Amino acid sequence: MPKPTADSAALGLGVDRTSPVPLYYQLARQLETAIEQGLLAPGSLLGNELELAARLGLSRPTVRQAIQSLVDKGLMVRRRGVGTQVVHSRIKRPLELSSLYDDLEAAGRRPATRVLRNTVEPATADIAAALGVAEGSDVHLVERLRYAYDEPMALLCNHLPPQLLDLGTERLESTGLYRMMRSAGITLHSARQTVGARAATVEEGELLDEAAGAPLLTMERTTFDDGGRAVEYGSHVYRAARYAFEFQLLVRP
Amino acid sequence: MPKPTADSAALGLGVDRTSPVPLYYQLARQLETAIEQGLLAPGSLLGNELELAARLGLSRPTVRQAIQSLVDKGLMVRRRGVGTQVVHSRIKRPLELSSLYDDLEAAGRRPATRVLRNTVEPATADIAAALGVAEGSDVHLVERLRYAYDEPMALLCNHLPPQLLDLGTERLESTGLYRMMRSAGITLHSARQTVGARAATVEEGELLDEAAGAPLLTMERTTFDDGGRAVEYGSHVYRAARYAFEFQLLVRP
DNA sequence: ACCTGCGAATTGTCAGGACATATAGTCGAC
DNA sequence: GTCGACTATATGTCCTGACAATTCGCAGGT
Repeated sequence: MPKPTADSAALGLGVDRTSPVPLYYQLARQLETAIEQGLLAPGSLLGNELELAARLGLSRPTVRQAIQSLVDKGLMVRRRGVGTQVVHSRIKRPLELSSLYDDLEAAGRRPATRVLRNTVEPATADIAAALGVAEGSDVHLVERLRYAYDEPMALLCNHLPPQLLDLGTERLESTGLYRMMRSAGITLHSARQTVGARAATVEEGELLDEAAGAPLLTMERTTFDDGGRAVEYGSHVYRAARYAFEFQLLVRP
Repeated sequence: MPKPTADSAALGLGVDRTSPVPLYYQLARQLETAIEQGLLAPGSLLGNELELAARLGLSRPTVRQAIQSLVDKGLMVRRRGVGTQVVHSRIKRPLELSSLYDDLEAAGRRPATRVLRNTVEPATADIAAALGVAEGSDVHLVERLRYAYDEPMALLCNHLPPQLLDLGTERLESTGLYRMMRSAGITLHSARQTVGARAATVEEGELLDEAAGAPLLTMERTTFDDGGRAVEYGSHVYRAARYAFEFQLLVRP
């Protein structure tokens, strides 16, 4: 028995029909935690769908929907005629579209922000194209210096469509841009990023406490909400010695 | 009527039941091309699911499955009580997990490869951890210099588990690593990447035709197949002036 | 003019069944 | 002993039907 079938009875699986949480979602969460806790060993086969549905008192489509969500996350693999098994290594989920502020705060690195500029300016051609507004129309411009542990970390230049947010300088210095968007009811959906590197200019070196010519990590990002509208275009530079991007790429067939 | 309902009859929608291609997939592709060609205007409402199913002679679950795949790609948004509409701006699909060789060839930049090393060595601790093998066990080591337009572009150092591929030096110089994997029946699934920057060492500068201290873009990547096994660990450096990473991040709720 | 409650429209969830198809193991013929 | 065909098994696809939850427009009252 090289690939044992998991004993689903021992996994504490079971749904609560009085809960407003969808049944497929309850099951998916339970399976996911079972995988994370090692109760479902990598490579082990999940019992077949019909049997699993019968034991839980669910229909097969519901069970399939739960399993499919885990397959989409890369936690499981289905093979016709064989069954569904847990992948061998832990594939972490794709990183959430995150803000630098949240990342730093989650790492306990005491983020701080100094606002260098906070104005409204006419959009240049490339910025208008990125945000999907008319060239020359007013856009917000925010330039910030981000610190961690009281040391400069990154220089952030962001452009936003007009009348999207109330960009008070005090709030900008106490929280992150994405958090302000979320609390304004904007649901972020995706972002297109370009990451590169270049040498620091003299001005950048002074602001970031680096020598001119020091390697910097650059990132340009356009962020879209769930309606597909661009809500932000950012042009950031990071001190290479203190920051790197970590993320996951998925193959989409 | 600020949000017109699309006239699906004019979109040439219709499925071929004699085809072995799944019906939901046929429909999804047709909708996707209609969006790309502008026949389905951004913001326009797709007719309701029941009516669409009736017109196409399909059941509602099949139509839902087709639409859901487009929603997952970020091309459409569903709202209960409202309908399904095309997102406002074109959100391009997340970039496929790609190899540098394929990228360069697709851009017509005449990629070439010089193999610097191609040996088997015992795994160090960090490489063993990345590949999920025992420390000290044999792993393949491949070091290559990648050219575009006869100019050096990147220095690629890759480690692979043993007996995964036949790594002939001649094949390595004529194609890319991922292409060799795919033709060996390996289905790539995802990759975890870390992207940063640093200054070039003297050796790197000589190989890449840059001065020592020039900014380089660095990338470390572990790639997994669909069974969750690590199939490659790469440590690459790119000339910053000639290369940048472009990719898309999705919010996963 | 504004607020409130009702109802129509639409997607979200779930059930149960039917048949198709790929996989792996077994059994038989050679 | 080896190779091929058959069969059991599991997922892939698709159908019909039903009810719940959410949104938005509209009528009515304040």
